[in-house]
Amino acid sequence: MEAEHTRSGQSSPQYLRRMNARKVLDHMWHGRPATATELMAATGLTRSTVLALCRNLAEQGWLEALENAREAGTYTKGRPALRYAFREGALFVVGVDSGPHRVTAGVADLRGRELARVEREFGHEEVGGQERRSEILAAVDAALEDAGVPSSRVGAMVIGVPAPVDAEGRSPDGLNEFWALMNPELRTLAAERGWECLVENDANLAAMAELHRYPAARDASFAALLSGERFGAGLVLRGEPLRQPRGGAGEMGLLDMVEGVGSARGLAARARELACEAIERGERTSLERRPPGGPSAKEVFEAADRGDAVAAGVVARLADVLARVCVVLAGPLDLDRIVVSGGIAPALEGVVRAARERIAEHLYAPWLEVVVSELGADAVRVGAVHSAVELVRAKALDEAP
Amino acid sequence: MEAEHTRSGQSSPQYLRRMNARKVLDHMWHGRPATATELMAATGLTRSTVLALCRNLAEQGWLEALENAREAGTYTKGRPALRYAFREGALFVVGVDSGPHRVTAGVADLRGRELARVEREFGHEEVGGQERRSEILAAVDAALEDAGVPSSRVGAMVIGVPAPVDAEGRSPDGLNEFWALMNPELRTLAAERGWECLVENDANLAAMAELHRYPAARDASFAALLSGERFGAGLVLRGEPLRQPRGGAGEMGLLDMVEGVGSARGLAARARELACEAIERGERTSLERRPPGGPSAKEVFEAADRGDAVAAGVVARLADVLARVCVVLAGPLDLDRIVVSGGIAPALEGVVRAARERIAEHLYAPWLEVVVSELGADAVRVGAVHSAVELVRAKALDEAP
DNA sequence: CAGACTACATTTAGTGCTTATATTTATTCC
DNA sequence: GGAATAAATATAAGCACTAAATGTAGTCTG
Repeated sequence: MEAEHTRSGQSSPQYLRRMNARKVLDHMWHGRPATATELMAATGLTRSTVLALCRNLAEQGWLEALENAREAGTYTKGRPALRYAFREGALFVVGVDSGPHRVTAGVADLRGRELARVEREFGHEEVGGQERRSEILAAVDAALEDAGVPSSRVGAMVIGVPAPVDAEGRSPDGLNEFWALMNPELRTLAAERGWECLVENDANLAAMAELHRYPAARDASFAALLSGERFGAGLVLRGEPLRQPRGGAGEMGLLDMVEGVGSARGLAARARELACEAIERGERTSLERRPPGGPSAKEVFEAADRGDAVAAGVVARLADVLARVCVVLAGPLDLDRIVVSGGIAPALEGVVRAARERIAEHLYAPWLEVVVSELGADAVRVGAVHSAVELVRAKALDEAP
Repeated sequence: MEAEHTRSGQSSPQYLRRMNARKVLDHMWHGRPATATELMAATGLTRSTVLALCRNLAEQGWLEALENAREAGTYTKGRPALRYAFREGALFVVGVDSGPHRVTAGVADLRGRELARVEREFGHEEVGGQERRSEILAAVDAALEDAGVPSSRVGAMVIGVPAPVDAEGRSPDGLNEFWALMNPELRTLAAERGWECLVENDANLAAMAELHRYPAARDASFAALLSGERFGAGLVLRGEPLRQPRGGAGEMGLLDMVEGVGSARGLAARARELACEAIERGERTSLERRPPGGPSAKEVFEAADRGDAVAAGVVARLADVLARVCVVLAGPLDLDRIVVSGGIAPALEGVVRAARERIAEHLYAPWLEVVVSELGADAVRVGAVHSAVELVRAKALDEAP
């Protein structure tokens, strides 16, 4: 008599069932409502199997059976097919962009469609950890209220911060206290609500957002480059976001050593700096130094568009910097694309256009696309939402909504 | 009556069988001969299942049943267990390092243990494509003869070349004719013999070799840095070799733009250069300019060890370069380790030691290990052998040996 | 040296998933 | 209202696994 093993690792027939259920659910998650016949084609399973899986998934609450059997179909004859649809409202997710000066929270359904969004500006410098935490919670609560989603139906929350984040959700302190300030143990924030919660680097989330934006280029390699105050990159290699245990992937400290770049300061910061310097040198320009600290980055770019020579010089200089940053990223990783993202991205069209031409001076990579993200300031939050959806999806079959 | 789908994608019960067979085979591939009881613990399957799988695998020729049932076991009582062992000699593989000046071919068993090795020096510059191909074949044939392995029992061949190699095994021409010269359609080389053949970048293969050398750090991230004539890196991220479709991963062209580095020239080339310059400046040194083109890199390093001041200066300069290269690689990828590899690696111990200390000036990464590969000039060939083993393993269950 | 004991192999039954085939059902077209 | 159609349901059979009983090759004990 052998008691022996009874656990049946992950190789039992039940494992097959789970795999097939995942296939069906994945197909429904992104697709339209589907009949068994369509799912048979998509999954390679038989009708009996598909129908059984759908019935199960519907019982668990992931799918719902539609009544209007034939309406959407292209056929008119024969018995009307059952149609199942993904229940995008089975659960909801929260995505948060927690920046240095403001926090934005979005509530979305399981397809990543945003139902509500709330932004809170801090209004003053030096925001402490406790204040940051409560501001985030306030924004999240307001967004949930707006969306009419009760706390109990939130499946996951993801928070983006401008700092490296390790596998446990912590940011390194010691070296750079700014980082610890940006991430005051945020991973514990959702514990009291009972939500799954993930803290993630903002550039990585921007990359997630771009990854979902171009589902066609499913296994391309690209970087989402946040370029406002400091350069930071989120890397996606062959369709897989690169997430290192220490969270240091995409850190651009090496720019200190790159000729013509010299530091990781971002394009917005440099635009202000260069404009100020030009003004101090007394060069003739329409830019004024009136606002405290000189003109804003956006004003510089607008002046360049109007034909201001000094501003145009600044843009040219920034294009050179951006080109070099792109070379540093795309060269050793053989990237397909660099998406310039972040709050000032919409103003960077001119800089990016000029940078494209300068890249060839340093790197042979005619395939490389350098583009401005269409997401602008939304990138991080949208990425957070999609990350949260992924989180729910990863454990979808373990627990019914 | 429904004919419907009959193909049964990859979700049938048979798929489970394959998965479990792979589990068993993978365990045996690296491990010692094992009894069913051991395999039960390793795979989580029941005795019946394990024994059935082993019988199958033995029939196919991958495993062999050992007679001496109890000898190796730690028990003395009870019925002696069946023991199965991996048949490392079921097939053999060929790994080739095809360098600019010489070609080395190795023949190994399925565990990657080398049975024979043949090296052929070209003896003259400007080796054409046809000559290179026939030299490779000659080396391979000689190595097979040495090992006593007939051509029919070769499962796969992998060739390493100092050039980027795309997914189809081609190297880019046009820009850099050196690359096309190094890889004259080598992927077609094994076709006539009926072997599986893969052409791969040499640094990537060096990385494969290191990956197999430290099986403990199974999902670490590191770079194998070839640093002789030109810098080139093979990247392994979270245990996965990074292989881009265009083959450009690890290309170090960006070094042109890095302060204090300036080009992708490697350490050996720089050592010779710097030594020559010092001699020309008339500095007092034990180095002589007699050999045509000045002292070799190795001579410079030996002189530094002897206390020659000029040579020591060269070493310090090289350490600075190496430190910067390490920072460029390790910074944005958050690497755990950089393995300095290639033919001159054994002579670089001093340079690496000095470089370690300089890295901290540019990058906070106390976890980063920079080490000299223990493989030296063997790295590429060893990596090629292991890649070939992987190739065989990937399709192990599709065809019996 | 017989018999108990042990640790394994083998056999047999049973479960869960799948496919394959036959049958029924809902609907449209004539 | 009856054929035609396309789908759902029902039933049978196959396969891979587990579970438990049974058989077996040794060692150990008296």
